[in-house]
Amino acid sequence: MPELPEVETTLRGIAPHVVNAQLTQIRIREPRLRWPIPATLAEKLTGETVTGMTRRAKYLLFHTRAGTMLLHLGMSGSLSITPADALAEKHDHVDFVLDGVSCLRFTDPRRFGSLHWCDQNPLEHALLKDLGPEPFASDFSADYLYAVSRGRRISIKQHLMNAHVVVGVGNIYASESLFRAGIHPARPAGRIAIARMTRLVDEVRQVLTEAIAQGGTTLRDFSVGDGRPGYFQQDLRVYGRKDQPCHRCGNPVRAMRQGQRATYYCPTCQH
DNA sequence: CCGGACGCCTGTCGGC
DNA sequence: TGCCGACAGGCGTCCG
Repeated sequence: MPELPEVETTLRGIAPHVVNAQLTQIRIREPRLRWPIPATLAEKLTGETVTGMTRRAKYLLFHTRAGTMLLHLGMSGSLSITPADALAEKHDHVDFVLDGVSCLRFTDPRRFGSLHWCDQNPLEHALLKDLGPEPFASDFSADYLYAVSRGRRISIKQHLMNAHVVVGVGNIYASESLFRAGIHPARPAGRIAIARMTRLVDEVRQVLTEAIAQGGTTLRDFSVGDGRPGYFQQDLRVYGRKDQPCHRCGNPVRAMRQGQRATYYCPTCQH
């Protein structure tokens, strides 16, 4: 489900409720996620106070004195704040009771999400240590993207979605940024000139910035935690718009599949 | 090393 | 109405 804007929106919605709260109880109803929840997670976290919350790629990091919990929302995961005694519904897999009164609740129908524990520096965790740059960091530059694309025959869309290249860009925002940059999604990454990479880096940042400002994209049931949906779906230019007119040229938007994922593009405006 | 396919899950939707 | 396949915002792993 969530790409960087949705994870960032979740962070901003959840952090005010969680930071400085003590985790007085952890309830794990279903440990079988993408990876099993570590058996020691509850004992490590119980009694700890969350000192801060950050994001790296699509992971949320919950910092405590004892260590850091990593949380990934997968395709269908979401977080919400509820009363501590709220009845759990189907797919409400984990509760973190906050100061005994409220509750951070992890819900995930497809169970592609995951929870991890790090005693040491979380950035050294196996899942984080080899990730590419954050899209808003200065090391995600046109020169960098150009350099890591040389000799690569993979399509630029799949290249952009590779977290070893740049993190946070998933299926929606890859299509959207390539449309904005006027680059055909099937173009080999190694056959894009530096000037077009400059444009692409700009458009990736622009579309992510706009999406964050809108609270992310709500296609099905994504919400921030307080139940509010995101509104960026109103601003999508190609994603999900198969056969509808391109906003720039009026010709129908096309859909195709790349690496088992849907891609949307305008064959007139993108080359 | 690279690129492509697979599998992990459940829910929903469209076509017959 | 019911069934069945396709598809869904991710990503690690395996294979050639």
